[in-house]
Amino acid sequence: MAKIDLMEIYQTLLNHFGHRNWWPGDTPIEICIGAILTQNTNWKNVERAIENLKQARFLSYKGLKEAPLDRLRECIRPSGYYNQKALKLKAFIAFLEKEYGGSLAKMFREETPVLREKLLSVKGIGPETADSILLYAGRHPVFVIDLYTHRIASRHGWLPEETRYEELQEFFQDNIPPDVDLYNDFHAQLVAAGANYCRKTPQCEECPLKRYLNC
DNA sequence: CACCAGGCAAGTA
DNA sequence: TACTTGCATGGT
Repeated sequence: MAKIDLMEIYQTLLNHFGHRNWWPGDTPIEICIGAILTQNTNWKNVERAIENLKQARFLSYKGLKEAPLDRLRECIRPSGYYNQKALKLKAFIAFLEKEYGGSLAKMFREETPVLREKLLSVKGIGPETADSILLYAGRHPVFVIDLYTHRIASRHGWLPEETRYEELQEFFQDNIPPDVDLYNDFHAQLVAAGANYCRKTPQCEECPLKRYLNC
């Protein structure tokens, strides 16, 4: 197979879907919160939860830090897994307080690999959530991998199905320029393609990437 | 009614 | 290391 041209893939997706304007969210802390709430959850439900948090004035470091756990649970109920996610949000806030005095700006001044490892040590933050926080809230150049990215890459034969997160990430980072805005929109494009065409029961006939199959 | 959604952690072998 | 399971709401 010819070496896959990821920039051509990106252009094709961009032409089809248009700029995705990710991440929806007004502030870095809101993006961090959204990254945790959207785990295995439809974004539509996360929006309801975030709106509840906004109404309750919990959508900030201080607000979330002082939010009673039971009220926090109620706010985020629509996003599912609310008991676990309430604890995850508290764990992130505790981490932010302990390591950076509650300053996200200070947190994001860390070297990318160092911060990534520290985020991964927080209960409730795995690779995708850590990278979403790094890229979308902190503008660090890390490519976010998710279920759809993995599915699209393996079904197109770019990488074997059993390829793990970090290797998938290296594949993208090694084959496109390290540009934060490109990483941002490319991931969003892959999610759009995945959500619309590349599900468990794929709709390849409609997919804009159809012509790249078996490349 | 079943299936899915912008994952992660903990338990088992 | 490689599976498996619990977590939970809301849309299709």
